[in-house]
Amino acid sequence: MAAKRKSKGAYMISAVAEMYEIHPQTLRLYEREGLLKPSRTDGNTRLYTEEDIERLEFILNLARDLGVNIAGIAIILQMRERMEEMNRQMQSFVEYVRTEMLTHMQQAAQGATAAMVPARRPMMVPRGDAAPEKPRRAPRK
Amino acid sequence: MAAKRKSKGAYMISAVAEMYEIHPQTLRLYEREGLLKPSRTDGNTRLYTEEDIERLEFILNLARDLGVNIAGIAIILQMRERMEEMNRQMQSFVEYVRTEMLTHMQQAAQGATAAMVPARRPMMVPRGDAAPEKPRRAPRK
DNA sequence: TTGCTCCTCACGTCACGTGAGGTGGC
DNA sequence: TTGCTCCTCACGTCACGTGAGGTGGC
Repeated sequence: MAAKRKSKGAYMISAVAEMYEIHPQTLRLYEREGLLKPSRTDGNTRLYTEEDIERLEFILNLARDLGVNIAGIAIILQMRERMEEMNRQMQSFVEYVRTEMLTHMQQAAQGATAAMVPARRPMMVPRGDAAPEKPRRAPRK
Repeated sequence: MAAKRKSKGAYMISAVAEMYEIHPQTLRLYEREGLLKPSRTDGNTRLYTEEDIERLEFILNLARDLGVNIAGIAIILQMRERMEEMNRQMQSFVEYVRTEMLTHMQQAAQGATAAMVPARRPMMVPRGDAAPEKPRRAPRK
């Protein structure tokens, strides 16, 4: 009997195909088109991690339920990553401001006047003229 | 001779079709599928404004150059709007913080201790547990 | 050996774009 | 009338998904 699941959270192609009622060839197609990048065993067998599978669920939602083609899915995946990155920066900046204001309020309460040097620096302070990032990937032919 | 252009920045279908080397039927298709919403004259003739045309350029870039189908374009347009909205909020928040810090620095320099009431309130202060917005449009069938 | 894996090639179906055909208003 | 507009119907092409066929490793 061949193992369909290798170690914790790594699935072979037939296991994933069964779980999502998807043809193994379709999984290979998605990989060929750059939507998924499962790792491989030494014997060249694909291994899908939990992360790959979460990505696959997102892809299947777009492909099956919304009718998006592969070129569209590739772009939407890129945009999703950019939005997540924007959210992270937003959170980070808000958290930084919160900390700063608290510090200043405490200093003000103590009658201290200055110390304008930030306690922590934000990961990245957005600028007013910020241009959108360039996509990290070449457009599909 | 029929006018191909009505008033400033409003084009009839054949003018737009010519400008972008696109079949008029394709423009009507994009409208039927909800990608474009040109206004109409009293006689029911489509009128494309500059805004419609800018949107069309975006659509054509996706469709022709990147090979995205209509379902994908619809979603990407939604995501684009959400990202623009996020950017606007980000800008607004950053601007608010800048103003606040400047105010506090001036007050600190003058030896003033408190006045923690914001000079201006931000349009919207993001919260740590903010969930993504719901899409404004029902998914395409 | 069995049952999986890998790959390539090929076919059916459907969406998209385009064309034809007939109508109506400026 | 002319040249546009509107609409619907239909066809060709191509991408996507699936199947077959042959290979190789655990």
